[in-house]
Amino acid sequence: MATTIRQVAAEAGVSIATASRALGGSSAVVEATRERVLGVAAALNYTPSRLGRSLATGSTGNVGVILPDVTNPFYTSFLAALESALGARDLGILVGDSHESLDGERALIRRMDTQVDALVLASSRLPDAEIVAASHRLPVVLANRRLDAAAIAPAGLSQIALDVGPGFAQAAEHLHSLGHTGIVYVDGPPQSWSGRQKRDTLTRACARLGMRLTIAPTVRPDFEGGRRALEAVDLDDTTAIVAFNDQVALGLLSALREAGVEVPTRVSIVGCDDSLPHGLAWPPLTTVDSSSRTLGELAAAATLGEGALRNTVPTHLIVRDSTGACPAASV
Amino acid sequence: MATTIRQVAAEAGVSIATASRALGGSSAVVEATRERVLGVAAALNYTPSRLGRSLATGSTGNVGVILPDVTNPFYTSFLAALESALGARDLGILVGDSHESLDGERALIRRMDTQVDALVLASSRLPDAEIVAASHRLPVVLANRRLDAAAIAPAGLSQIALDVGPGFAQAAEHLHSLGHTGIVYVDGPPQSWSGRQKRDTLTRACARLGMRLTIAPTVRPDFEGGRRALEAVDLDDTTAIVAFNDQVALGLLSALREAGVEVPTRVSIVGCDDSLPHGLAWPPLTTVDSSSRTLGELAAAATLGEGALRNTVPTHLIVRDSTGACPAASV
DNA sequence: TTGAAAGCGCTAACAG
DNA sequence: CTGTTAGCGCTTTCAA
Repeated sequence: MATTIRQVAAEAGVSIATASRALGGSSAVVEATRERVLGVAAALNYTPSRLGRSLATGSTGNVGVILPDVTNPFYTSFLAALESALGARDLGILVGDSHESLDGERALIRRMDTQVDALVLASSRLPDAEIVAASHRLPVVLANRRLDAAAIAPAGLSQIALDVGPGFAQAAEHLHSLGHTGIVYVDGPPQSWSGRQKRDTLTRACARLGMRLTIAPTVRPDFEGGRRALEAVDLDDTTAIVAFNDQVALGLLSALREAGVEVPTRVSIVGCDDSLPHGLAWPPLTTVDSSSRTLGELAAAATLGEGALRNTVPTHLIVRDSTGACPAASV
Repeated sequence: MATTIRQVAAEAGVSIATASRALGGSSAVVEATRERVLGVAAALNYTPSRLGRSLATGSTGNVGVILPDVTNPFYTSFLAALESALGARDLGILVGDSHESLDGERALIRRMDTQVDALVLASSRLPDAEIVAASHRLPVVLANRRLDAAAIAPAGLSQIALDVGPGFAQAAEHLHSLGHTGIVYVDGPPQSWSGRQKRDTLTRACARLGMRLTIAPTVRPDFEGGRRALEAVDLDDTTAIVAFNDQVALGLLSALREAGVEVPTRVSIVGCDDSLPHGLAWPPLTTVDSSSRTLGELAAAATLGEGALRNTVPTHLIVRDSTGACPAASV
């Protein structure tokens, strides 16, 4: 058994309360006593039990973070940013992987909500009502998702989202200016909030520019999903592809290479996230920068009650080498 | 405030003890009572407080996992495997990122050790003595690291490691058979246990095969580190490079491409981990497969007290297209 | 089969 | 400045 505050108090010849105060750095303890207690604590190698403290104070020092996929670099750097910011405040992170599943997410929330001070939900699949319900029990930070505008956001709910509008509009304009007349958008999961934002933005932009837009589905928004997605694309009729995220774009890139289709000569590709180290992909990927690190930092701020309850990370297009002139146009 | 068992008991007209038994599924409760309690609990939307339970039972239902870098795919898939296995048992994961730092690791352990049932340390930088000390306080699973053979392993300590021997020996043999007469090994962090294993294996293999071995350092074992590492490599005198891991290999690949050095025509590259989706790198990377997923699964088993206390994941070379005949040999 | 009561380790009024 | 006393929410003897 580990040392308890009781033993420290006994050994130091003070009451438990005084020991607690000395350890907690309360000013209401005379110097000599404090030193004695601290000395004994050190000698006994005492570490306060977070459990006991949590129960007594009603705050655990942990926050729960639920992600759709711990393996996806987008969430991974989101998590890294979050954990840096929270860790600096000595807050711990209870992490859960919902495996892109609604029920998984529910189970994780149930498991976490009595042992954390706040909940961070990344790209949540939960219906608005359930999110609101959760936010009545404890502070909830919604990352990469937003409630329907109509819903009244409860006080305990923060919403940090990416504004994919500018980035995806720029992507369409960029391709348009290169002479492309149509875009294939390889989508994310159907229930994905951010997927809908991207789809809608492209739809509007294409309408404005007079471009054709085709939507192709993915099973999962990852590398393998991207490879598979190409099967549903009519390559004879496609010169430009925009992907839900960089992972999917890489998968497309890989499948295209195997099919002997040159990028960007034959087909242009645009990714999203800029989650990859620069230079990892070949050719370097034109992508919509939507920093998940920034998302993580803002989510951390919201968790700490320091940032705005509602915040937006802007995006923009980064042009690299995976996009080029439309081959048809150059004929 | 959330509903407590007290309210459930009151509402159901039973004592707290009975309510607890009914909810806990004890057989010593008559059917009618159980149903009433369960009904009330559901109606009141009761969720037992994990904190209260933990304090009473002495077990938290959480395990702490400390990684050097949540962003590194090697640890990311390790974590994913671990969380799947533990999550299936309704165990939560408290995750910490030590940022490859010894002090960071110490701080995380201190923060976690009073609120978890077990600690999983991945690629720990801690001295043997501290690991042993920790394992006296709670079960510790050492992943991708092993104590010095001389040390007596305490009962509460499991050690799951990769046996990089076969894989790295095969890598050297493979390069030798392709006509290469020397290898540059781009190393991981100096304190890394697994780095030493790799270095030692290569040293022995090269001695046996009569090959030259040069060791080049990295600052951090990631993509950027790999790019930087190339600066220290004398390209005029190098035909084969073995990297500490796939991230570093990708960085090297990227820097080589920028330098206009063709792979594998001019230089062959071998990675380690096979942590990347197949086809992500171009050319596809010859790599030492050392599945971090398997590592995670074994670590989970050890955590659950089901696997062996000491276990080994074998490795082997996967030959793809980033290695080829030595250019000098073909002259 | 059920209830009363004693903690788990800690903090926080409230007295002194 | 320090000690006494209640709890935080739950499980678990021990009696009834």
